[in-house]
Amino acid sequence: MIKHNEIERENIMKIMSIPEIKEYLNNNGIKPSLPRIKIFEYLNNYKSHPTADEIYLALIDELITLSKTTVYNTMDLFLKHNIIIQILIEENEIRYDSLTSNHGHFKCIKCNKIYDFKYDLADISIKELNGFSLNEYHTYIKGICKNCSENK
Amino acid sequence: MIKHNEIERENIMKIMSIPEIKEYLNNNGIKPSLPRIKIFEYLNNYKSHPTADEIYLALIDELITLSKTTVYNTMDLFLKHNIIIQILIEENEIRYDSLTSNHGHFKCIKCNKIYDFKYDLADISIKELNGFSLNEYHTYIKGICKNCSENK
DNA sequence: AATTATTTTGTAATCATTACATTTAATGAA
DNA sequence: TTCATTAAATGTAATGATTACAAAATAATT
Repeated sequence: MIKHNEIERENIMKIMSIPEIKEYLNNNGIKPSLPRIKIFEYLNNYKSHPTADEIYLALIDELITLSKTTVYNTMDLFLKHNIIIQILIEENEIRYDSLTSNHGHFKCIKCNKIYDFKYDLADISIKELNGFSLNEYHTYIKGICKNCSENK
Repeated sequence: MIKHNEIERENIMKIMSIPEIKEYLNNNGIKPSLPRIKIFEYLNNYKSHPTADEIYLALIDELITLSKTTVYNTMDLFLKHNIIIQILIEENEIRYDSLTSNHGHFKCIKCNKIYDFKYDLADISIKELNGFSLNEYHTYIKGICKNCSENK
């Protein structure tokens, strides 16, 4: 069962300019301070599914007073306003993604890159879950990506 | 694409007696010491998808010299011999499952119970992953279970 | 400008997991 | 059985990501 193209397109989070990010944060009830804008920009435009620590390290050269607590606080704020999701793939680390529509993640065990992919679990009828109400779907797959396979 | 009943049945991990557990550990290259048998018994027969800490607390009254390190060591051993899997649903905790065949988990946000369910992601063709080799599938769903829905 | 509320920051605490060294138990040869 | 060797279990300390908390800086409001 394929979704409407319109709906799909809406849910693909594209690269955003600074003014677009400001507007996006405002529209979601978040005052767009400099750290918030930069953190969201990093998260959304690099699409690397970073940890809080990776975000901190990526931004500290530019925002030289940034603290790790601010990164964590900001992630909590973004989560509360539903503009990011947490993803769990490895124990001991939380990663973040600005693409909030339902999708899965593939992690390459060679290059460690995390890829997004679309899927719809609703396509599978799960008889054990009849009568259950399903809120959040999370799926990840581990393996070797095309790039790493081809480069032997 | 439904699997053979034979294969499915094989993959459903049933309640096991102590002698069966001993044999199972032996067959998988693990010397069946008392802590190992008891830990596996708890994991397999209660099917509660416990954390290491929960296993420790469940067994300490009976195995009064048990240490938490032993639980962790044993989980690592079981993992290395592929008789358990790790499951990640909440940040900050690793849970374990003695059912190693591909299946998903449903966590009820009311009663916190974790249910197993069968599914096969191979039923969905994921075009983004063409050319990728897929090794491990992990899926969890959060929501409200039938029991909690019915009891208002 | 003064006051108040919000945001950011640094330090310390928490807590699950791991590292490591020691003790205990099991195994096997003499 | 005893001694020597290996494996298993244990306790304590270290690690590292995340959170708590209080203070400092910034922004908004009167």
